[in-house]
Amino acid sequence: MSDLHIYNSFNRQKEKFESITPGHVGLYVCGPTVSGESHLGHARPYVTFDVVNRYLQHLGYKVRYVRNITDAGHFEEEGREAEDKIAGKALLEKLEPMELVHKYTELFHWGMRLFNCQSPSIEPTATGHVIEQISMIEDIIQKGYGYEKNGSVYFDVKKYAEHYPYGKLSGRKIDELLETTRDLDGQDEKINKVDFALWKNAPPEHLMRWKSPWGEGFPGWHIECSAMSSKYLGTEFDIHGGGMDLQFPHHESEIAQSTIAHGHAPARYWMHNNMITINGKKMGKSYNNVIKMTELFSGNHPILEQAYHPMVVRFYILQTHYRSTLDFSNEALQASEKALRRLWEAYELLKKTNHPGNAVAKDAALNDQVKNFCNECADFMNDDLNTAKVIASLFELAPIINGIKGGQVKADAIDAATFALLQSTFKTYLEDILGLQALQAEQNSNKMDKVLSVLIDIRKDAKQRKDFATSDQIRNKLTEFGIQLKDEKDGTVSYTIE
RNA sequence: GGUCGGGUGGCCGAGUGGUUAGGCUCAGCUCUGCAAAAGCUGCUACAGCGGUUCGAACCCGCUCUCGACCUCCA
Repeated sequence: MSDLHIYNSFNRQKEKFESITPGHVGLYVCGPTVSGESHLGHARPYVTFDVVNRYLQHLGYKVRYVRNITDAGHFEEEGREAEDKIAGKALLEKLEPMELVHKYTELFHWGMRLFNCQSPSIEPTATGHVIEQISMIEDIIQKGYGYEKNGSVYFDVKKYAEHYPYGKLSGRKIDELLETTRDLDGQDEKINKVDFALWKNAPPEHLMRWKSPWGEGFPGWHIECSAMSSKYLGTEFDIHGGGMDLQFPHHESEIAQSTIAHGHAPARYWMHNNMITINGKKMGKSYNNVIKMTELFSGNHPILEQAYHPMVVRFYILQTHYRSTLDFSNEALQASEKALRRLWEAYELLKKTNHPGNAVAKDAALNDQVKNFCNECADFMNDDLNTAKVIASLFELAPIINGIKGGQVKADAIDAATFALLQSTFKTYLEDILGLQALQAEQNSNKMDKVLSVLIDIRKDAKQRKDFATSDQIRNKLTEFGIQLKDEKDGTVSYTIE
């Protein structure tokens, strides 16, 4: 169906993508834990896999994109203690976990919309699938790989490793893991330190709790993804994605659970995006260096020099390959903003440009060049989604588009078919696949247009009288308000609004 | 400590054994009443040391250095 090759973390190499069911793709991406506000670091996987999703669709696949919401866990909010539950407070004073979950889910969706991420086909919640998780745990116990202790259930990793290649995805060796000396919660209940929880007994102060065959508790940290992905995509689906930091233990555990419950690993291709760093360090909760989406868009953060438009952030993310780290800096974001502006203006220009319709190009070399830059975009996407190179190609084309307008390039230098290809390439890649949008809303409201045309006319008169003081005053004042007038070569005046 | 991945021009960032990544910045030029925008040109790098090779930033080894994972984390 295509020549798409993706880097499969499981085998550590690029592989040709072939879907299990022809024409269809099952894509599962680990979603956010909605116990707090989403930050810039979260933007990366969701933008990355949004492009994966978009590109697969572009290739003609029908994609079922499942991205979960993790809303089960030990939730607290600053100033509101989890112990509320047993403190004898009135109901409305207590922390209601679903209140938090709802708030942060909404905020997450808000961010996704601004980033122009397509909504997944299904967005299942962990709390909505407790039954499925319990039944999967029962299955694992029955097959002899799960054991109960004090109302908690653990997965027997050592036993699993004796029969299956545990650690392959994350490059871990069971023997080394067994030697690790870390003191973790509930360690004494486990047979081996490497075992992970499938179900946890809920202490009295724990807010979220469900009845289970093992008493009141809550699901373990990895089982939700296994239960939900198999429910909606089948026990074996095409692509499983997420951040690199989830490779271990999360994805490794998913593989183990699913292998026991279903007899095979859940996904064929594992894709992992790299981290966003700030001053070279990963942006993450534990490092206390996150920039929340709300702060990013408003500029309200000590290290932010300005607010950044969501599209600028999206573009910034896509200028780097998804498997490379991406370092945050004001300078980098500002460079991206300028770059995106320029590229988008070329695109807008391209949409408005008319081609004389000649079937034969006057400049064969240029014509070939244009065709080449257009066509190689597909190759770059097929090569493990190299969005950075796609963008580079589009930038190669921008001067040609601008040149046609500026007169440096004759419109008939390229033929009609190539011009059409140029137009469709920009539309397809910029909008459909990279999912980019204009930085400003449709600026040309009718009234604004009329007001400006009055000013432009006055200025034109002044210029004709060589009254440059007046003409410059008009232009400079407007510039102050963020409206930039441009005297075009053909004598017309255009404007852009920041 | 173990495992893995990086170190590219002023900055951000692609990449391949041999020809220009791209963006931003900067300088010059063209256009312009002047600007802005645009176009053109220039700045031409691959941590260090060895090795393989006709040829390496790209392959191998060593050194230095940064980071990720090993614990909730996108």
